[in-house]
Amino acid sequence: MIDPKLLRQSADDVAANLARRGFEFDVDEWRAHEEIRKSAQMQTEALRAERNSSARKVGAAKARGEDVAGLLASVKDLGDQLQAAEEQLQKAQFALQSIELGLPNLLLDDVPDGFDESANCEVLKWGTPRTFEFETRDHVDIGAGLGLLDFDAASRISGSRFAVLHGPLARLQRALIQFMLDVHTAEHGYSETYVPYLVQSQALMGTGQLPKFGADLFKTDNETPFYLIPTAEVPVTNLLRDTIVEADVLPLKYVAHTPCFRSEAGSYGKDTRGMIRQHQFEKVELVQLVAATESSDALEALTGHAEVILQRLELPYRKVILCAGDIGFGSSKTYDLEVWLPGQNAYREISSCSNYRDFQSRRMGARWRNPESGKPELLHTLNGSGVAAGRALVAVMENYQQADGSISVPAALQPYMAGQKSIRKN
RNA sequence: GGAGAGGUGGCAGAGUGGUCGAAUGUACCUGACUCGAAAUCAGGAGUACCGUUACCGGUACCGUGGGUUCGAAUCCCACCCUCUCCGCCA
Repeated sequence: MIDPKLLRQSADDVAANLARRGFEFDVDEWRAHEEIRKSAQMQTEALRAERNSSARKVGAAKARGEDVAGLLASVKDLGDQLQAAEEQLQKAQFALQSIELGLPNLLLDDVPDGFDESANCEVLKWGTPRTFEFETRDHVDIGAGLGLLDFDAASRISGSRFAVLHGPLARLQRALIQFMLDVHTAEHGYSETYVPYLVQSQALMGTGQLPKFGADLFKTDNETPFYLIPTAEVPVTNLLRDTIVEADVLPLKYVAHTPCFRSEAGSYGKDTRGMIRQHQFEKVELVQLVAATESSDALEALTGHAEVILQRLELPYRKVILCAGDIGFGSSKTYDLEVWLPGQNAYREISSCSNYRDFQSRRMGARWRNPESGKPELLHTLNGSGVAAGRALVAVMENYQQADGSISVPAALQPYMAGQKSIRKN
């Protein structure tokens, strides 16, 4: 959510910033609701003050044993007036809230202009894609050739966009997850966290998936429904919901491995082959909660932590900064890491690292107490994949494939595979 | 799933219709005493919003949402959560 004070002060500047994303903020409509809200609030509070003081007078008079009939008559209409004012206020607040919850975050100045991914700016290229002296295959063929990756069975069980892994391939994914968790906890100072995979709507409201993007989520049919988390960002960031922490606990750095569930509504026909885009995938997520002054540096550091994983796995990647039209709803600035996939002859997203600044923390009331002012201030929240395990598995399979159909195990993962150096048929 | 108890400020814990945003204790901050600290004494201190912005005034918040009332932490209804016992289960 954008700071309502900033909105009142300079709605036009906000609209100009959001327009860079291609988002149209109807300032006049918002302003009309805001004016009604303001007058309704002042009126409501004045009427309440009147009610409160007259109620006190009635009480005092009764305590003295005086007749209160006159007093009661004088406040006869107050209730109706108050009720009308409250209803008007409530309506205006609801209208404002639904507008404000639908506004994306303000972009930082260094986010490049552009409408889609073609305008994203490459800031770094790491590693050199390997040259193969044989015809490369994609992970689907490699996995099928080894008999370790089965989409047919998955579709019999659950339909499309699911995968079944067997044996050493399943273990390789587990090895990737373990490796990532170990690096982030031991070397990057993150605290390992286990969190619920089912959350309620207010958590998703806090991180910004709701109210706008409910169609992307799986939802249970309980009376108060649960949602399956689309990313660990949701439960982990919400750890700080409605709390005020002391300065000495900052920065808070969490790492969590969770499965992620996405309905992928509207992505029909996109990435239908293989396990690039699944309803269920594994991800190791990095989340930081920091003081406002620290978030810019924290984004660079967090992105670097994800990069280390790709570097240790010796997977070529590039780092891009997302342009105004491609960046996510709640982010003020995002770096994507794209890993080289020989099977697609392309770089594909494997991590997305974003600085949400106070956008999420305002929605969920995540604050810290600034010792300088003694006052609670909103935290800045950041998160990034460190990295997506399913796609990392694809990247390892394709980059480490051998002419005989086997897969070499990256050196960094061998300790997690009981020293196994290669995955081959039988 | 069944039975019972309970949700009040950082914590503990009073408060069953009228200056209760809320006693008291404790933790916290400031000052006094002290060489310093402890102890003691005095004072301060919740969160958010609105108006004024020197000071200050107002509103809301006692699990959540409704209701009754001139007036609700207190009464009524629904829901949520926690704890104990039983059942079931990993």
